[in-house]
Amino acid sequence: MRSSAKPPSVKLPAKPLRRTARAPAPKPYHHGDLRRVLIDAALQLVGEGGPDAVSVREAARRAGVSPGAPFRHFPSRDALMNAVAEEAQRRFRAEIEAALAEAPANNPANNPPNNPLGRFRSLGLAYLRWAMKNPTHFEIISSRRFFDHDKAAGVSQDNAELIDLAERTLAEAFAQGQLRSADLKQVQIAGRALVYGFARMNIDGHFPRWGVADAEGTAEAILDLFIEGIAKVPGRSA
Amino acid sequence: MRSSAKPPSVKLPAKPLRRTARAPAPKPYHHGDLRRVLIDAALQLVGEGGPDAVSVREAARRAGVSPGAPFRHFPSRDALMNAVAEEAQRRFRAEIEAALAEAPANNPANNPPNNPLGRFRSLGLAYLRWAMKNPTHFEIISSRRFFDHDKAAGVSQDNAELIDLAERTLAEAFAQGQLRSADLKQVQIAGRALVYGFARMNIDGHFPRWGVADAEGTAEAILDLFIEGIAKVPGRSA
DNA sequence: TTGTGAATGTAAGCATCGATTACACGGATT
DNA sequence: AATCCGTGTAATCGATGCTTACATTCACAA
Repeated sequence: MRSSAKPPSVKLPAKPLRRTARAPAPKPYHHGDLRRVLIDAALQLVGEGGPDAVSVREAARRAGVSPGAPFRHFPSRDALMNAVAEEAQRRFRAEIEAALAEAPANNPANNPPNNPLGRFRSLGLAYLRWAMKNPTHFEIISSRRFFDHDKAAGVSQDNAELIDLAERTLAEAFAQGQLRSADLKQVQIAGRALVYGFARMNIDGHFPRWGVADAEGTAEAILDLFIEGIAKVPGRSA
Repeated sequence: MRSSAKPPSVKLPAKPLRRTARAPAPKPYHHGDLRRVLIDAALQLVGEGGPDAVSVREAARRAGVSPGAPFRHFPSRDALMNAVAEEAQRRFRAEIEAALAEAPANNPANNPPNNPLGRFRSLGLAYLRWAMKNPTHFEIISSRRFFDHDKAAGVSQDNAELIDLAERTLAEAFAQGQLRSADLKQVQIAGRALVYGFARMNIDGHFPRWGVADAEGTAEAILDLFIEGIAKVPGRSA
């Protein structure tokens, strides 16, 4: 797995090759956008074998570049993983907000359409759906070990935005008298813990043989259980 | 950091050294109980720098043994980590059950002493306390990646016992009319997700600067929130 | 008691990895 | 056009997981 298709005599002191007819791109010395390509390669590696399967050398290999090149862009493997995690978190937030925007009104259980508690449910469901559809991406952004813990208190901006959104939605729900408890902070933490825990249990392998159907169905069920638990007038169902 | 205090000429064809007066144990060729010592060393390494900080060579070093020796007992690093995870899980279950046995009656919120729902709460609290007190141990047993996923469906026996305990307790609570929902499976999964999620969020660094007091207090608070949510007659508090 | 085989350790070596250093290239600024 | 500096290459280092060949010693049987 060492040298596959790279004849070691490509370096010519003069520059005689002029991109003659069929020469398939003379491989420019500078890559163009290596940093981006490295992050993408690393993300792909994460998707194939988890975060531990990411090696700087393999990323360089896939980018068609020498093993030392990545260190021009990332001072260490950890720095690369940091960038990878931030990119994944960016995509996560973008997709969550997109999912919320496109389906704001389909909250099957709660009473008026588009009410705060229903949106809270939708937020949790979008979170869970994304996490279960992108388990490896979710793994690197959930385990905070890949984030720089000196910068931004160890919590990325995109993550803080999502938490804010959840907090605001809960505040609205409380203002409309939908919540039983007045301690919004605790409700928010409990909700996060529930959703986060379910997602991680899936990823960590606590439900060995589940189809996506089981997972999605149970996700909705426990979400409803929780929402009913924090809502006022919790009876009505059964 | 290579050769520290081991003169390379210790092997004598004959055996002239007879354990004369001050020879501090002639370092027997066979270790005695290397397997156990390796697991302990690995556990210690996990406690120092997390699971990734465990290396077979370092464990061998701490056991005072050559770098290849561990492979007589574990065919691979993964096998060592597997044994480590099972040992940690064993201790986890033992301590949970001990904690439950010693304090069965102090359930502050629920009505009759030693009722099922109260015991369910105690179980969750013991779980959370242990996880927050032994974060690295909890990490290797929660992330199922260190368990052999061919054997026992990827779930260790000790873990299954704990789940059973939770399930039985919930069934008792339902039989006594303490639960609002009849779907015990979902209640159980939701409870597990909540507790698991909170523990992991702590470990994964989602609550950057918390004292143990904050963590324990919030743990109890969200536990109570959940219990009230699944209990019948949920009002009464505020 | 003695011999022998299996268990368990050592020594040496391979490939891979992260990381560093010296050097080569070439685009951008002047 | 000359130069500078960002970016890539080549070579190398130490550490790691793992394998192979050899050494030692324990346990059991004759």
